[in-house]
Amino acid sequence: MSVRGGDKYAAILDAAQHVIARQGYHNAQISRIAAEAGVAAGTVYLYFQNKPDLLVCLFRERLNLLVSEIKEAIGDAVDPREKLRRAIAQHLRSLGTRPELAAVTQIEMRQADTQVQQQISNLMKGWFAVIDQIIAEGQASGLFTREVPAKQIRNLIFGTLDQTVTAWVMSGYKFDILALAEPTYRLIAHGVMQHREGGVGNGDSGSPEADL
Amino acid sequence: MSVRGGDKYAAILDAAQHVIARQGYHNAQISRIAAEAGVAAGTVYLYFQNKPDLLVCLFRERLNLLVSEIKEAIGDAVDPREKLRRAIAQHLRSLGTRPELAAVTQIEMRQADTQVQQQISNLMKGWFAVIDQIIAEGQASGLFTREVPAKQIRNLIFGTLDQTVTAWVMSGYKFDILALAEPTYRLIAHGVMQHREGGVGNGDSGSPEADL
Amino acid sequence: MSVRGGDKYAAILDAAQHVIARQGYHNAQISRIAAEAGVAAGTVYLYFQNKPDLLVCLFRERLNLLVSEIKEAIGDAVDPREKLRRAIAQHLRSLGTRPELAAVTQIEMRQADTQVQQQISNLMKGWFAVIDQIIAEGQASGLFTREVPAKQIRNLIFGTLDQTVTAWVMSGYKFDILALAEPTYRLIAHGVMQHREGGVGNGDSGSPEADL
Amino acid sequence: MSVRGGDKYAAILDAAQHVIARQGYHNAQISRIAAEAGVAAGTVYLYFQNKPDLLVCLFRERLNLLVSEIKEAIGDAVDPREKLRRAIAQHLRSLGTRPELAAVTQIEMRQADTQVQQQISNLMKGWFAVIDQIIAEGQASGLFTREVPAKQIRNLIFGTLDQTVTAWVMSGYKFDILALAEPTYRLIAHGVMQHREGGVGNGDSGSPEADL
DNA sequence: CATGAATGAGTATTCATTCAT
DNA sequence: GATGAATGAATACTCATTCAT
Repeated sequence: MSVRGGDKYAAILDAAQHVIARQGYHNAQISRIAAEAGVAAGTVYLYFQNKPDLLVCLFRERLNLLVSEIKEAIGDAVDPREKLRRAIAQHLRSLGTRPELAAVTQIEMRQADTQVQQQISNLMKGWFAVIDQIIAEGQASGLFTREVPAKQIRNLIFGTLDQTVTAWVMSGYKFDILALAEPTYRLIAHGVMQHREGGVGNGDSGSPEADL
Repeated sequence: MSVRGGDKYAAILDAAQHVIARQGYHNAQISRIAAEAGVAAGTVYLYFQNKPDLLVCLFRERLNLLVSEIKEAIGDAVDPREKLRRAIAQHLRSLGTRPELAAVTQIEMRQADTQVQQQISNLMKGWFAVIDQIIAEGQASGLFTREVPAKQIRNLIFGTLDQTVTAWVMSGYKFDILALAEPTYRLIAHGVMQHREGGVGNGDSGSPEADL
Repeated sequence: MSVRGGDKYAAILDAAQHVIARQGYHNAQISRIAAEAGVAAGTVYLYFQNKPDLLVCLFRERLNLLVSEIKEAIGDAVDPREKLRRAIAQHLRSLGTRPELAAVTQIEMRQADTQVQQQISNLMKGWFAVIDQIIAEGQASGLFTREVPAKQIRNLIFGTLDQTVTAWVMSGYKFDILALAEPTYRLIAHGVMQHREGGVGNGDSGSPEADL
Repeated sequence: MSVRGGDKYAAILDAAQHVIARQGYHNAQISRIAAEAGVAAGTVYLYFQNKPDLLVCLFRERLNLLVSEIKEAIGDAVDPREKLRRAIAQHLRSLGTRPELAAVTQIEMRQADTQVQQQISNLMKGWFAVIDQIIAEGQASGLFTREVPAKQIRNLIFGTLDQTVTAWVMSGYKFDILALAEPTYRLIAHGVMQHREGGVGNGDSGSPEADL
């Protein structure tokens, strides 16, 4: 089970995403997912232990994609501020260009029971590790504040991104989420308050570019 | 019928919170809630239309409590920075001193179906209105940045608080969430970046106190 | 209980008929009947033992009305043929001028459980007694056939009338049931076959008048 | 597993008839029917949409049987009088030799709700069509009276048969319903009145044989 | 007599999972 | 490996009836 070799494995996961997005989490029956994947209901159990396992596997696959895309986006950036900025932009891009996936991760899968939530929570550590690494570098280099625990910085970054994507999905994709990348970075980087470092002498306004 | 009038209304809501917190959302049967409240199962339907209605009412009552506590905490504060700081602190306090309620709102009730989620989502507008008012005042007075849409500022504030409380619940209440009030305010107010206005020479340290 | 004195007794029966006619038998709740009668639900149990008793009492009252109207219609008729003819006409008139009552007796009350049906069946004996008396007189006088058991003649008469009223109700009262009195009498009296009493000599066409 | 050679559809219908006849309509639970059929409760829903559907299917199957038996009994008869006589006899025979079925169709299934009644009512048209055809032929050939609307003749025939079978069931099958075939035919054919075609001389006419 | 809040028994239906083929 | 027919556990909700006031 859970042998990822066959193409049916991916087919079932794709079908699960489609069905969940269309029918909603509570109406996503195994039989419908199997039909959408073009296999018999029993076949699903040759690839996954049970329904929760299928859901967790789906989340893992998609999160791995997200994390790898973010890592690729960070690429050879060195400055932790630039890394953060690219991570934020890529998070919004990876989900903002996949509305169906966003609906599944932000809305539908949150209806899973506590047991699945726990496993999803564990999987999130892969994404958290990327953020935590950036934070650690930022704090080590003195660029990021050390007055606040790194974990809380992570809560700020992840919480903001998560809420942004959720709001986008619940709005019916009515606003341009990609355009929020820069403003969101600036908010996370410099906060809500008006940035008046202008007193330093250069007219630099605290825009993220000024950081780099 | 004394809808909302009698003490049974409150007793059932309290029982629902207890049962959901203990047994989990999907195992919170009406019969168990009724037993916990000391009434017959049928009595629940004298006070609530059906199970979803009971859950929505529970959320509404608790959210109203949260919002009123936050408004009271804001009290006579005038400076939007102080208002924001108090709102953040009270949000963490209201949930941080009620672990059972936090578990219900952050974890269990998110498993409700889309119909309930939609109603919960509407109720959240009451809490958003408080934040939005503070943001509007802050931007009007020039204290809050105008470079970012107000809605995105709201996403930052709410997303951060929501993620903070969720992380606290999922950690098993292992850290002191009340102690995060000030750091969280500072992060939201000034961002992740190192605040080096201190180099100017005045003791201004970028701490929130300095804002006021 | 079942003290017929008060006007509430009749009020509850009237309400029961209205509610059953409007909502259907299975939706005729005691609480609704009580509300319609302007009394509390508990009050119903001061006048009736239970719901089946209420239904049986309703049927009894209405059947008594029907039987007394038929007896009155028969009046001082002597010829059993005329009695039969008047009985048929009055049965159709009594129900045909009370569509709501017809709907209740022909359609809704038949959905009652077997126990109630048994009691209703017993009450029907009052109506059967009238028919049986006419049949007995008819057979005694040699006017009615003796080749067929009296009970089967009763089944013919009652079955035909019952089916006629039922068909009328189910059609939505779309035809003139009162106009069927004479044709129905002729059918019952002379049967389906073409009546060729012409052999008697007079051209009388076998209309019921010819019998008398 | 496979009961009755794997024909679970028929097994469930038979079980439904047994259970309804024994326990009464309102106590005929799906679980009991399934147990009687030797299948799991869920299996019923592989063959029927829901409980009302099961009941309607049961009625349809049995009515189809009745109608086909009547058509077969009519066979190659040409004279509409003979057709009518055979139809009457077969109706009484088909139900009179199946007391359990008669109890279900005459008593128990009439307790079904309006929705089911409506569908049953539609199915009855199959049986009515057979009668109506005979009536049409009889009137066309001048053998049946044209003074009465064909529909009312149908009400006479069906109402009499229905009431006869119902009375038989409610009597506890205490009389010989098969023996009523000829008398019932005579009643329907010639009516209640003494048949005085005796003008011919012998008074023993009026038997249905005389018609043919 | 009258009230009406409270009671609690009773059941159709879904769907994840299995296993004989 | 695939199939899909069969399984059976699990639960919200109604409403006739009661009884304290």
